[in-house]
Amino acid sequence: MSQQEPMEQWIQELAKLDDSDVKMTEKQLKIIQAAVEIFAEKGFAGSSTSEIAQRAGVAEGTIFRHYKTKKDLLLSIVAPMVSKLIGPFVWNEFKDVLEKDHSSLEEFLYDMAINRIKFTHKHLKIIKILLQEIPFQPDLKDAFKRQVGMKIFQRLSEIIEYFKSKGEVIDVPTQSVVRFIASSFIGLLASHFILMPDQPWDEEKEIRDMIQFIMNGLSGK
Amino acid sequence: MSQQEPMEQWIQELAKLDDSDVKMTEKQLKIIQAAVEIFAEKGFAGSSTSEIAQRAGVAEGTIFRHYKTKKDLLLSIVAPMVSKLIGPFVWNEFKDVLEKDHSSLEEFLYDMAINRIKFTHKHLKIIKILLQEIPFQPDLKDAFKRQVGMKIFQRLSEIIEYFKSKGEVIDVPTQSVVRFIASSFIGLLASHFILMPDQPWDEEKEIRDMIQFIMNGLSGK
Amino acid sequence: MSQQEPMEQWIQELAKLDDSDVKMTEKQLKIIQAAVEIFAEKGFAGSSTSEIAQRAGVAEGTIFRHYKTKKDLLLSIVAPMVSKLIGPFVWNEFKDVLEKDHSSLEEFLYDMAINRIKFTHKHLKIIKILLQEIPFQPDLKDAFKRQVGMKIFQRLSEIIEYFKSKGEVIDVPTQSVVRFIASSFIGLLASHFILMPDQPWDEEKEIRDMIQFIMNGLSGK
Amino acid sequence: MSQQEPMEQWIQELAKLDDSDVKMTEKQLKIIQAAVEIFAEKGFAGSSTSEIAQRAGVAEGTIFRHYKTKKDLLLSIVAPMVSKLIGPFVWNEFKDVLEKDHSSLEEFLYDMAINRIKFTHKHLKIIKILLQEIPFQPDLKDAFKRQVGMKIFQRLSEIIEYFKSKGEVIDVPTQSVVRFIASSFIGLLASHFILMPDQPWDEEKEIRDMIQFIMNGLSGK
DNA sequence: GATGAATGAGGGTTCATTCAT
DNA sequence: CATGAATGAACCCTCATTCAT
Repeated sequence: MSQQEPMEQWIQELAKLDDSDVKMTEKQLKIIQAAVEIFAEKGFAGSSTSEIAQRAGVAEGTIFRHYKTKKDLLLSIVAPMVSKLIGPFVWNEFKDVLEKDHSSLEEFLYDMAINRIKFTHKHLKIIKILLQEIPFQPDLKDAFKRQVGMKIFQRLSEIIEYFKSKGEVIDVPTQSVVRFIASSFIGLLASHFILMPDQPWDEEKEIRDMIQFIMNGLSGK
Repeated sequence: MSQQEPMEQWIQELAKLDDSDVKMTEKQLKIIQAAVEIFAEKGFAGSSTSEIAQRAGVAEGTIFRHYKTKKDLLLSIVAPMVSKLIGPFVWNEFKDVLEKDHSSLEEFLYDMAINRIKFTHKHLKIIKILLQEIPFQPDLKDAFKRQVGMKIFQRLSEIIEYFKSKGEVIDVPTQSVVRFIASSFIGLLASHFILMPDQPWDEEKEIRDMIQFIMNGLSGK
Repeated sequence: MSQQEPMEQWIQELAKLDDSDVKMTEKQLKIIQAAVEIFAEKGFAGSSTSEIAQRAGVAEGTIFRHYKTKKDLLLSIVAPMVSKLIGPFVWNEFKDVLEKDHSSLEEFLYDMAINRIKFTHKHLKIIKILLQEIPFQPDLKDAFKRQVGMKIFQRLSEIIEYFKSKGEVIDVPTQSVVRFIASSFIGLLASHFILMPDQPWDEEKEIRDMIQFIMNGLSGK
Repeated sequence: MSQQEPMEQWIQELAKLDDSDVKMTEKQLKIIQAAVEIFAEKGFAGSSTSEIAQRAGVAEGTIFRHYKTKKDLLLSIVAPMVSKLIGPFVWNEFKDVLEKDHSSLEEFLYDMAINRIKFTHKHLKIIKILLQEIPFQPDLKDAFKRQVGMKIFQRLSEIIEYFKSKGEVIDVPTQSVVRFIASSFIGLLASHFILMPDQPWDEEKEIRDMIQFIMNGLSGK
């Protein structure tokens, strides 16, 4: 519930990411809102276009005027999110970091955590939908692997290897290190947004603890 | 596909876990096999009983003679798995470990990893189905939280706190420590079984690396 | 409920009315009992053979060993009742009555009422089933018309005309007079057995009142 | 068959009796027509929606766009009839009659007969359906008892008691008198519309004879 | 004779999609 | 552009009936 208010913002952003730079009509916006909620509640296959139309307050036919099929509607919601998941990893050149001292890795991880938490908070429902549907939509899976998996992996790899070359990261395959970091991040997000969404938490401290754990884990001292 | 061969084994085990110790008929076994495959492929809501019947080589009505509803079929597959997920956490009394030296934690984590990897390998499809359906089946979610979440959390908590009291684990909330460990494990499993199922890996080494990462991360030196 | 006890009696009578003079097995008897109850509760089309089997405590297949089809089962219950409905109309020679004095008509009506009330009480459920199914089973309808409608009509007609010839019944078409009488009888039965089955009633008095009404109505004084 | 022509009239009336005063679409009308015919032919449980759709010349899905369930379709046909069955009993104040002379009872019965015969003629099929389904649909049974049974009974009771107080009706329980009258009426209707629908009859004379029978029967002279 | 697993046609109902208005 | 009635394939499920045991 509390995550809903900022929805209109990014929906409008969605419109801009689409191939069309036409702005969404009000009805279209309501359709997307309704679809997001219902897909998140019941899953794609478990949702009916008629229920979406009803919650959106439009006629059943209206949905199909804007989206050729039900799957089109799903993709229009979920596809723009794929590319945005990489978020801070493609931030303005990270080269600087590589030049800086050891504390910068912590800083980078911290910024990344803050950023991805905000992002998750804002787009929680869509992320849920995306994760639910990836196993069943090969095109989504491919797009995800290519645009998210590979990109993040490469970016992190560069960084890790830089620090490994400086002897500050233990001699463990880079791929594993990436996994350690990613797992920790995802674990944090999943824990607070999905497993225990109602339990309050000290974001700042949790991030710091996690980063300490990661840094210790990697330093190998 | 490659995970199919051992299926008959555990299906027969399923039968024994049921309240009835009656053995399954051959058709029933085929229905379960087909259902597991199709649910894993398309998700529960995306699967049709007629397709299951077809792949099982039985009449559609036959399914409903054994399982009152489609959801019943799902639960008969997925419910027995819930309790088995806790696996080694309820192993024969862990008290011993608590008495032993530091290396025992590593040992425990190692055994746990080996065991859960084997378990995941054996039951991969059903675990996928379970994870996919938990968000949409409140009863599953509850059973999962109660039987898996709580149990594992409590078990790990005891162990963590023991080592914390010995000063061998950094002063971070136990809940977070549990999460670090769980995330690392799940990350390993997801990585090799789901994200890159076809890529060969050195199980032994990966586990050792992960445990080293965790131990370093927690020791805080 | 209270009408159930005498059921076994007439079921055994059913057996004797059948073309086969073989006696029913115990299972067959239970099947009939269960079928009567369920047909009466839910109607023929609304009943399932599996429910009948269950209530009878036999296997589904057992029903079809004794009755080729579900409709056969219905007819085996309902057909023998058809002929018995004419009851006292084929009593041992009524000729006597025709010779006797006017009071005999009353006497005849009284005996008839008593008899049909007992009969209805005993066979209520089956009569309900019969009436429910007559509109949908042409063979039943024909049998009913031929064996019940015509016979009763002819019998009553003779009697009526005898009394008309004596000037004791108003000059109204015999067919109408028959209808007056039949309607009154059926109204009494329906009222007490179907519309208000739980309300106690003074059978004796109700019959007397009804007969008085009929006699007055027909005498035309 | 021969009663079909006036159907469209009252179907349109049905629409007006509904909570919505929206007019029916042409397809909806055809669905109702087909349903009435098939329900009357085979009974509710014995009819299939696919056959109804076929006879109505619409797709099966179309039925469910207008009526949520098959039972809904039944009720939409049969429910409006329930209240209309009481017909002339709620005619504009009957008090006048009570003031008038003895002949008024005859007049009332005559008007009632004429009116109910027309009504039955017009709605025969639906009345059949209603009577067939009342035993199996508790809600229908309740509505019928409350809206029809009680109302008619009370109305007739008042009238009967008035004439009893004037000494013009024999001293028999009012309830019985009501039953005599109702039985005679229903007998007449059943006889001509159901038992012998093809036999021509002199409506006027039959009614007069019946009323004479009733009046004689009640006067007790 | 009795069983009950198996059948497959058919049941009522839902649903994504179309199209005349 | 929006509507919502109409579609018909597909859905889950029930059922009368069969037949190997």
